[in-house]
Amino acid sequence: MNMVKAEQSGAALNDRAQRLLKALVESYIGDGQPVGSRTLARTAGLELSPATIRNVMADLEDMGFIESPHTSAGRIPTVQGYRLFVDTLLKVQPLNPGLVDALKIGLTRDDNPLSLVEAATQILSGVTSLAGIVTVPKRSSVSLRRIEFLPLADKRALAIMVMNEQEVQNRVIQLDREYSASELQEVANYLNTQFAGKNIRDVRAALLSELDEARKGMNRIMLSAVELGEKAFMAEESGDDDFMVSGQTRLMDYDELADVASLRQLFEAFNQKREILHLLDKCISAEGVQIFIGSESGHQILDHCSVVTAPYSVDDDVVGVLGVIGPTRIAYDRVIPLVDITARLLGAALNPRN
Amino acid sequence: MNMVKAEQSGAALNDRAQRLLKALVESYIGDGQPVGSRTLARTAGLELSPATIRNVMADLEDMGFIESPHTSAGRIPTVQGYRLFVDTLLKVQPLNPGLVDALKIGLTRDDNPLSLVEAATQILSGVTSLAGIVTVPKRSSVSLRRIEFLPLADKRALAIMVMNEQEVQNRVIQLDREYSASELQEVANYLNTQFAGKNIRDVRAALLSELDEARKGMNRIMLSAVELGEKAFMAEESGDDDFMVSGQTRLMDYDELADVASLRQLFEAFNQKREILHLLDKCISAEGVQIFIGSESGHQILDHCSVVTAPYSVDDDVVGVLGVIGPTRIAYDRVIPLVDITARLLGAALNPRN
DNA sequence: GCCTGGCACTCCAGCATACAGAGTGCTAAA
DNA sequence: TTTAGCACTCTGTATGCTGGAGTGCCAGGC
Repeated sequence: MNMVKAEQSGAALNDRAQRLLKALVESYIGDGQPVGSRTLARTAGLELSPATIRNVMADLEDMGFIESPHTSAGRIPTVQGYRLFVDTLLKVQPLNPGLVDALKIGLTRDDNPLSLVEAATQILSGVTSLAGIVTVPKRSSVSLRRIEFLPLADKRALAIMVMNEQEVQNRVIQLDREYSASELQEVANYLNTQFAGKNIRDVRAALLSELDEARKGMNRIMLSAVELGEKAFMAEESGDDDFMVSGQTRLMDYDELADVASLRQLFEAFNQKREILHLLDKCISAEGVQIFIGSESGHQILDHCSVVTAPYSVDDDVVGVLGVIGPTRIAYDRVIPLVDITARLLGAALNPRN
Repeated sequence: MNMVKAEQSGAALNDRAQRLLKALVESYIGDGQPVGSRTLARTAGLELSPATIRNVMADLEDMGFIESPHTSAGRIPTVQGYRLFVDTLLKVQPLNPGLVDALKIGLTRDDNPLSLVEAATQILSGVTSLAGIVTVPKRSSVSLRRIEFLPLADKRALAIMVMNEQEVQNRVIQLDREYSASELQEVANYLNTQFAGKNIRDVRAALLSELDEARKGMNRIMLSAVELGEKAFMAEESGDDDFMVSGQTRLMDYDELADVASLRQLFEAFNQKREILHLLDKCISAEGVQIFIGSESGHQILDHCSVVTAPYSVDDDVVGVLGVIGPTRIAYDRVIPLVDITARLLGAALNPRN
């Protein structure tokens, strides 16, 4: 039984077995019912009797590509079966041009990146009837455009930083003493003339290295500037990763997931975000569409789910990941190109220069 | 049957019947099981036989306070039964002082109102094992502290407005022509000297009335200022109402709600927000804790749920609503004071002057 | 050597039946 | 007015039965 490993058998699979596996997976994806030899004989397009097909199916089961839920219930694909299917048997469907146009309209340039991200999740979820998921874009090359300080009560100040053309960040910082409005103005002026237009990572590095120097000889304004700047930019780098989901409730339509126990797990995973983020993080470095089938994700919560993702980029910089989550029996042939094109369109829509 | 109306019978209920109803509701709230005459005889503390209790229960059923799911299944409270219970039979539990301290720690002043709101939802959900819900606070008296403009490409500019001490709003506005940085600076200066510290509603009104005048005689800067200001503040007033939810998944623990169909409805209601917002909006004008039991909410989706809310205020201005959503069998005696105190503490924590 | 028809076998889903447990309503007696 | 008793109803569970679907295997045919 365990002598026949799935790996070696990939090559050993003859054409007929492959076609049968393909037909079986497609049938199961279509209606979610285990597939028996007779239906397969009818639908596979091979002129074979059910008995012959049973023999082949027994082989496929030995090789670990399919399994039966119980003795007389037909077969369903295993993770390895799906894997072989998407890797070598699947022909992705050409995208419906009308759909592409609709997507373009749904994802046109918008001043607010977050509303674009939300639109993307809703599109993904709506078109696929799965849950759509998009990470909020990392500001890849964050450059400082301008910084301002406003004095607050209790030795605090509000730092307002404009980044990357039109993003605004603000943060309350705790000061070591009271600063007057004009002092803060001077500090801001110094930082703006010194660092405007620079990448924020460089700014921070420069500030850190100047801190020692400043302690010795610099004038008061510059010392304050270095200190306040450091405080303002602190934690600015550590991206506050997050993602958005749409259409979780659609997952309730799939019988495989529709028991309260697994739904609860799944929805808690969406709420806690940690595990999902971890998985998406792994996808950000990959190129193109990536697919995790069932346990492949490595997260127990997603054992009965598949995830299809693609990174999206602005100006060749990967800034986030989007995709869908559903049961393992996803219509991969339609979903893969859709996730792909959505990633491209979202990247394009996020690009500040049109 | 419909001769005996629940309203008139409220008075007609003798002490014994009230005590029995109270015991029945408490028992049902405790374990969610329909309550039979024998368990009631044991727990109610009245020295009565089950047979007598059956007679009383029959009366209560006629009056519409309880009902049985089927012939031999004990009784459960109706909406009217719960209503009588919370209105006249219930003694709210004094809050555990240790709990109050814990709440205070969880809701201490924070620079970010949203993180306070999130903390509040989590506290509500965690302590009650229900779903916690908090609307994001309306900025009740929004006063402009400062406004700045930054030129962008394509005849656009970024308006940055600091409101209410430390809130920052920003918005991209479309200009009718290119403005230089110094022009924008002048415009901002004009607006700042003119309107800093003023309530935003007044600012907008002033801008609108000046618009006509400006068209005629004013200098170019002032005209630009009026126009840009108008654009920046547009839609600033129309509150983008929203709310946060925590612990939705806890609702899956209650058998009454734990079928996929109602869960789906409920979660979709949370996602679409519209209906829930509408309900919460109604609570904002009420004073103190408000309770909707089952169909009382008027939203079909919440037919099997109860909602307990309380508005919260900053400086005597009601700025939002918080509460919990759960099955009808909520432990009202614990939940009501908890919602109440949480509303007070959140209001206090949101108050900018400590 | 591969394909196929046939057959025995297994398992599930659905259905009827039986039965114990819980609870009620009613009646008659205290 | 309260209570004990009793017949009745309904649910949930267990049991057994049956038809349907599907398999595995074997023997015969090409």
